[in-house]
Amino acid sequence: MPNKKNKPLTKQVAKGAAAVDVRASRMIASTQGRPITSYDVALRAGVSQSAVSRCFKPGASVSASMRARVMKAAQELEYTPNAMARSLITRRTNLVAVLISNLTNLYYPEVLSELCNQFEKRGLRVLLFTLPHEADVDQIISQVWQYQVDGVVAAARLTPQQVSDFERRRTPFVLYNRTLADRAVNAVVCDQIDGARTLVSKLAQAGHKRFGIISGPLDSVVGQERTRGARDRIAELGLREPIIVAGNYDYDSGAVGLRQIIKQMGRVPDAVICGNDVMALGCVDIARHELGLDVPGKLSIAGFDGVEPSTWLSYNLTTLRQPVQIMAQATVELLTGLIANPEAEPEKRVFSARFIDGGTARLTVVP
Amino acid sequence: MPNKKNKPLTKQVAKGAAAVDVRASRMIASTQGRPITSYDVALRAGVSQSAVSRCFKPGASVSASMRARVMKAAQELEYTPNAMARSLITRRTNLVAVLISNLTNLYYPEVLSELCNQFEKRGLRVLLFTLPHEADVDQIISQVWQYQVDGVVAAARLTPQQVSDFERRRTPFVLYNRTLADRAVNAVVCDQIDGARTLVSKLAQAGHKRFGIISGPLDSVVGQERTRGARDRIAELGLREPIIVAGNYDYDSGAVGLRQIIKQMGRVPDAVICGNDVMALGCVDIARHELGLDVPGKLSIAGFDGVEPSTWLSYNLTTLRQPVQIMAQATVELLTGLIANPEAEPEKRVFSARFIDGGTARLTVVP
DNA sequence: TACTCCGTTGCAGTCGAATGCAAAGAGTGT
DNA sequence: ACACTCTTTGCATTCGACTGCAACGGAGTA
Repeated sequence: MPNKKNKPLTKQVAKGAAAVDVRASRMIASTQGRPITSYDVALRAGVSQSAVSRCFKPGASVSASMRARVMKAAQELEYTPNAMARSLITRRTNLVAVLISNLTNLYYPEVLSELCNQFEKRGLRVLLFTLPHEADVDQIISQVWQYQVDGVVAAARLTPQQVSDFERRRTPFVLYNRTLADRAVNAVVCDQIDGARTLVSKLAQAGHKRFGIISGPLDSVVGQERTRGARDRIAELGLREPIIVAGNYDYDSGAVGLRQIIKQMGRVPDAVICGNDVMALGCVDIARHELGLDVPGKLSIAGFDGVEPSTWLSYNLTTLRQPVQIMAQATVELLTGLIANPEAEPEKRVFSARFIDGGTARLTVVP
Repeated sequence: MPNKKNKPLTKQVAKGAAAVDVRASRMIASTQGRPITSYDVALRAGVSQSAVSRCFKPGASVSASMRARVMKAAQELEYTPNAMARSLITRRTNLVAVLISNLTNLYYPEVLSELCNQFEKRGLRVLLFTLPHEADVDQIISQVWQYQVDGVVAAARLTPQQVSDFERRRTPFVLYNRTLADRAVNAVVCDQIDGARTLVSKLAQAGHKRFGIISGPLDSVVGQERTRGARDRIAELGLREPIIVAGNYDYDSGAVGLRQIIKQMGRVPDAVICGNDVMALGCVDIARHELGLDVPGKLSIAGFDGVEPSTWLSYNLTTLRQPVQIMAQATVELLTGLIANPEAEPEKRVFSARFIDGGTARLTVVP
């Protein structure tokens, strides 16, 4: 009784055998709810299911006539291969997970957009995971495993533990804009420290002596590096130690931060370096519109990232622009490379930020 | 010879039978590359595969002792259920596709972020599709089918044809911020026409007579509605017909648009209504910084959306803020409802934009 | 005609989890 | 002790596409 039912399908149909076959009876009800499968197409084209499968696989051995018949049937039935079934056996899902901490941050949408475009070009789909905070990876990491993604891009803080998990499960992953100390991982980063040092050098050269720094949140690696780079360079130049206050990467942090710095310093600093552009913009606005300070005449302000609003006429922010597009492209290349060859040695690609000489920082010595 | 090999697994193991079984030999090499399956867990826990499966299904009939043993084994092996295999048979992927036209538009990242959070709360994962242009849906729609998503949120222009496809394939979908004429579809929208009319009324009441409109791109339904609402209301009030120029939703369009309007009108208009905030900000900036116009003293400018930068001190834009969070929530509710009950009648949820009385439009009569 | 050789094609089994069914077990009441 | 629930468990099959293998058939050669 429990005999194999779904195999000699083609033959039966070719012979016009009575439809004892379950699938044959389905065929009759084909338009009725149930999705179209490769069997349905095979039935209609009078070929085997494997033939249909091969027609949808580039580079498979199929004759022109067969391909034509199958494609015709497929179109008539509006057949679409089932990616789940396919990936079950091929062990490739063509899915990549993108972990992003904070989509409301202006910078990340640009990154995400670029990543998406690049991945789509290479036939990969993006499974998006947004994290309330950088450190919430654990909450969603199990979902990543469940969907058997081919690779992961993490623009969020990963613990060494989590990195180990990726490695143990042999899931290719690339860190975006962050690395791990004492550990070789695949990463695409922008040299924050170097950028911050350059910035300080230029400001110091123009005669700025008292610095304030509004840093990013403590759990942001990027923010910490920017702060460290600036602080170290300030120390190297023998300048007074900067006042450092913590911000949250948002507009208000810039405003609040500036007030704090002025209060702690007991006067207006010569220059304020902000952990990202949005805080810098908040800083510029509060300085100009509430404190009535001339920026850059009386106070220089600089940011990091080079997000679009920083280029707007009202701001024309002095900042260090990250080459988002190039970095996204590198990320995608790195990840697709890893997917093709998981044994590849970890690689770190470091890009430089480009200094944008905007209008919020004085870079020449006042006479 | 071709006998079923993988069934009497548990028994064999319980009896300690020699490992002729393929899966048993696998077990030996379990840590070696191949991912852990429910069979591996079953083997280790000394139960059947079905038992493991049931332990991971909430509400299934499993004894406490069995659950404990299975969970222990699962943890030791770091087992994660394979979502592909699961959805193959359950016909539920827990994936929703989100189609978004333009992530670089400031407004959409906010939407996407909210949608993601809401979906994640309900156990659904987001498969993200970004479209270079609103109308590029056809390019990626087949991918949506392949992945058998449970539902779709479309924040992009769909042709009636595409809507029919969704219906025919019985894929629940919700349009975000757009509808289709003469057709009942599930949609969450903000009443653009009403908002635009209100805006014109307020401006007219303050004595503005000559209007300019910088509209959104032609393929944007939202943009068209905003323009139409404004134009109609202007006509109703018996005011001179506005000069309408087309923009592209970006900052430059605002700048270019204002110049065009001034040129066509032969003078500076009393008020310019922009199809979105970013264009309005561009408009404000060019007016103030290049044309030296007093905004709102000499020229009133208003936008739509209420994106974050419009609230910044340098702008404090007069705009119609969309309740993004609420709309996203409604979208997710609507979609999850549809997934649970696909036969539900199409529903349209309309929200009102909130007028933000900012500082770029004069709303009182000049004496 | 017989005999390769190679490009096509179909067969049967596979991926990993879910589930209807029936059997086994635990618990209750008489 | 027995019959009777009700729960727990395993078996066998299923979802839909992929693929190694073998078989088939036509072209080409001797």
